[in-house]
Amino acid sequence: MYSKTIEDYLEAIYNISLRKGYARTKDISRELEISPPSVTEMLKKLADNDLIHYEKYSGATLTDSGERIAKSVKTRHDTIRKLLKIILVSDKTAERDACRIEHEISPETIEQLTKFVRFVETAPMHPKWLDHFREFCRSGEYVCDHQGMEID
Amino acid sequence: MYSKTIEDYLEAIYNISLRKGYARTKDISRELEISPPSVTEMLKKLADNDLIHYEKYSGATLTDSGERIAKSVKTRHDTIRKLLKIILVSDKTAERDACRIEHEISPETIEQLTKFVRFVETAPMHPKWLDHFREFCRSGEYVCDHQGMEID
DNA sequence: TTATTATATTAGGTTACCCTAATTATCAGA
DNA sequence: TCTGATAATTAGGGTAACCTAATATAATAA
Repeated sequence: MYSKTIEDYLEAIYNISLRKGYARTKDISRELEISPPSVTEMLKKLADNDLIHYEKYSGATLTDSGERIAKSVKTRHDTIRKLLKIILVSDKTAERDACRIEHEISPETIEQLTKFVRFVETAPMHPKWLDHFREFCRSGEYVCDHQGMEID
Repeated sequence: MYSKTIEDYLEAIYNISLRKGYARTKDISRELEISPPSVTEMLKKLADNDLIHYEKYSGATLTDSGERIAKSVKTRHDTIRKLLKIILVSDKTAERDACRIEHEISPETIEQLTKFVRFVETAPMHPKWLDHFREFCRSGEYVCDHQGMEID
């Protein structure tokens, strides 16, 4: 298991590479808000672990195994962000919290989270309970459209 | 903002104190699986920050401000654990992941999480969609009990 | 009371991050 | 081609955790 710091670097390199093909020290430095010397240091470490291809002064690209990890982190990130959106967390906070939670979550939880997000997103009809939850957040009370106080 | 390590120590001292009134080095050491010397070191630091009352060789109790923080961490912990249970994560994993996620979550997210857990737990009737989700997890398909494919 | 055992602390070190300041390399325009 | 600007690296430190081994204190039982 790699550290969350390493996961962050791999994810950053992945995102930057999607835009421009490879990641320079400065790009990573900007993305992670970490000083260039610290980035250089970590690039050496990542290269030692065969997670990136790295030549001094030439930037970095992910190896297959680096990319595999980066994608897995990104998937976790997106899944968590979607869950937070479902429970009506703002875009900005959902993004920020996803960045942190993505490193702390077990495979089992990610699996259930994935199912739950899919359950909501791909439902054949818009789920009523989401509207009920929205109303519950607004008013603090349950919406009861059936006589028997049924919540569905 | 205190480090997650500090939050963990405070939470442990809180839990142990609930059981026996105060927390000894060894209790904390056992609970957090950290060596006694490391615990001693941290107890000094917590005392310096007025988070605990601490006398050498006599164990520790939380100050008011330490207890306030411990309770807030514990609340976050419980809320996260409940959410994970709702999406059908096993007891063991829910507990384990809650321990880690509790340090990574913003006030806004905790607020929405709290509302969501309350929404589910205090619903006037058992929410049907939970059963639908359970079925969706089992079979990978949507339960459609109305003709129009309605998911509620 | 004293000896033994259990517990706690001190001393000294390690690791994984991060930083600033100084140096070196690359590149684009004169 | 040279030179100045930008980017990257090396050198040298710092901090917050953790650890083991050695020492000191407290508690218990003879």
